[in-house]
Amino acid sequence: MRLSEGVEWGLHCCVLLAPLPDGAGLPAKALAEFHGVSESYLVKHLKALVRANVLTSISGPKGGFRLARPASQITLLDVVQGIEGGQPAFRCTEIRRRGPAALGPGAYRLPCMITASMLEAERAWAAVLRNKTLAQLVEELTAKLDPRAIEKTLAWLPAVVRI
Amino acid sequence: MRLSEGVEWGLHCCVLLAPLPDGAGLPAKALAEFHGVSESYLVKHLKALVRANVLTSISGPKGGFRLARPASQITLLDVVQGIEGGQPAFRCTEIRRRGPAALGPGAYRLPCMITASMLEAERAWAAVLRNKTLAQLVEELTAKLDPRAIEKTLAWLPAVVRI
DNA sequence: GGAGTGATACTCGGATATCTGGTGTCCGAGTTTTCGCGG
DNA sequence: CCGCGAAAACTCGGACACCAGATATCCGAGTATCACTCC
Repeated sequence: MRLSEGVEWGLHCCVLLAPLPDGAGLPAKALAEFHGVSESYLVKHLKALVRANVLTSISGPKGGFRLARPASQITLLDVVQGIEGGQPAFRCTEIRRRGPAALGPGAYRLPCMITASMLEAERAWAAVLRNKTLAQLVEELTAKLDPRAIEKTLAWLPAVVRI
Repeated sequence: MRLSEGVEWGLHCCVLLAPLPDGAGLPAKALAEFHGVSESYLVKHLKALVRANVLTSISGPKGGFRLARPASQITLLDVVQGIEGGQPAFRCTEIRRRGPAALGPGAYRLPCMITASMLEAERAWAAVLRNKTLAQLVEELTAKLDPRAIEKTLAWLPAVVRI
């Protein structure tokens, strides 16, 4: 099991966008530069977040990406699922229906118990992420972050921030 | 994010092995036939479970795989991690250390808060799986399973069970 | 008839191909800005 | 000096290569069984 690297990128970008003034955003080029990652590939993930209604994109000069909603209304689950897609990690292929002990197709109205257990675990995973908003995460982060990092970020922002 | 198909196979195999009498096992060929999957590939996953100390393997005729411990002492997490490996799904690449706001290497003694949140979710996921043993799962399963399926399985077992 | 021994058949084990999905990149569509020109 | 217009530059958006890891398979190592032979 492995989460896409894009999840990390997307989360960091959202954390950077969250504290900006209302309506402000950043172009992909700036987001990529700030995190030291490929711009082309980052756009791919940001685009996914736009489709998931987590970000909003604006074209043209002075364009960029910004949060689609207030940071207090975006959960980590929204971001993770926006990039990874909502599909569950465990996917039942119904192997119980094959082999010598298999019954007719009508016999399997109850879901596979193994799948039920695995999905229960995933629900617990999702619950933790759904319980934490971007606003909370940013608050925790700024409290523990090195002041010099905040200072450097604030010094860098004005040249690239949009609107 | 996606779990390997082998996790499903491994869990089903363990569920089939758990109710067998003490010390009894099944050869990979039988396990593969019962679930209608490739034997060669199934062995690869069973081998991983042997390395993880979930199963024990015996070579030669009358050989096969059996649980390494009582079913009440094997958790679903043991099986899942035995096949997937214990690595976390979210892997922090420390992109916070790159880019214009980066500080010196010594400034990052505290773990990345984003990673902390993601790992907290994974711990919740693991806790659910750790909290359910094979014995519990088998009990739930037999209670809800179609009696005809159990009957068919019991009719098929004697010809392939070992020791 | 019984014990020993060799061959055999069956099992697991690791090394080896194939293929899907994540990773990475490029070029095109759209929009705002900006510069130049004319009034 | 002001307004209009066209070109340009910058942005996002989707289509196209590349690579790691999962998927799938084969052949070799090891062992209990079995049959045969000899005592």
